[in-house]
Amino acid sequence: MGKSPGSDKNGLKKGPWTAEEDQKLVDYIQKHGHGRWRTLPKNAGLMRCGKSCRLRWTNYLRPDIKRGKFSLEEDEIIIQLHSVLGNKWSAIAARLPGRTDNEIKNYWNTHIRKKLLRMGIDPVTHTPRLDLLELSSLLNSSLYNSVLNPTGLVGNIGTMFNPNLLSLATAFMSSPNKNMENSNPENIQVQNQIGSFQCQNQVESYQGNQFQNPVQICPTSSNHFPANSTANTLPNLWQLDDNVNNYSKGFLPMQNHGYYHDSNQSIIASSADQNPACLTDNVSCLNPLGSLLSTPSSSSTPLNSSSNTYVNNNGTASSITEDIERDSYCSNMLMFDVRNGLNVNGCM
DNA sequence: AAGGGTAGCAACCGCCTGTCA
DNA sequence: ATGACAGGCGGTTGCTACCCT
Repeated sequence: MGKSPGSDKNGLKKGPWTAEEDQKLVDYIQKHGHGRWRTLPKNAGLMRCGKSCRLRWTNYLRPDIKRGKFSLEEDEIIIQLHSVLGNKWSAIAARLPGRTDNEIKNYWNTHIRKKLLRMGIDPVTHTPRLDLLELSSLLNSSLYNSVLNPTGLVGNIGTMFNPNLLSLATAFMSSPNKNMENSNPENIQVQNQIGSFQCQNQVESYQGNQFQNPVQICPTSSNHFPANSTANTLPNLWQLDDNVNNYSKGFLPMQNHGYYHDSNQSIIASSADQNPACLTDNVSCLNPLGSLLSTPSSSSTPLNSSSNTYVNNNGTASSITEDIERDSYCSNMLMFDVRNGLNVNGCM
């Protein structure tokens, strides 16, 4: 597996490791410890470069490596941490005992990323994809307005797709520097403009309309939200209404703040945002139930998936219900409802 | 049964950062 | 201040196994 076997110009072997090489490396490290990777292979009698040895050790031979399927709980933690840390695989791995950065990276790229995409979630920003949001808005708005005003469909499309908003949003989403920091005044300006346009847009669309737009995005969040950011940015954007202290059905992922609505009608902040120290100090601070993937079923069903796992004829562990469960995690994600009385920069 | 397509993942590559002389 | 070195990181590659037609 992996790279093709062979050797480089220095005569060092490349490609898959043999059991004999593994044994040599393990024996050496058990005797002498690791470190000094450049000289290690020579001392251990290996025709490998130090880098290759280090990788083999850290990703495969280390005794504390945990192999096998990722649990649902691990799934949740990975998604949650990724929403805060981005592609910092080593940082994520540091909070998943027994898992390596390489393993998590592979798992993300081959499983989670695809799953999120299937569900209409942008795996980079952890928000609903903009195009889907627009489509959803259009469909809902058109549906409502066609009931109230059967002839008003065309006009409504015109207001739904405010060209200024779309061009700004497009520029924002396609910016090579999407990982903008909130501290950048230029970015704040663009973000505020988007928010402003969006709010204006919705006021235009729904003035006098009893129906709420079921979709609302919060454009002020940045991709790589600083780890030391705290919840104090939240209330400015998504304030709890003093009189209506609950949310309508569904939840809305709010990128990188780690805040999500759950189905229990409360707003949930990730531990990382509640207490940034948690992120670096204690993985147990992460409350899986308070994550992106929280659903009624996940609340009532233990996340430990062992009960769902069976061994098939080939002796490999697999689980139908687990897969269904994993897929259903985000099945409500496209049911974005805005809570009654939600105050978004005072424009609702 | 055979062949093409693809998912999964171990291993490599190149760049970056920290340390030390 | 600077250059060399060691180690770490994220992204990419390419082989194998499995699936589908």
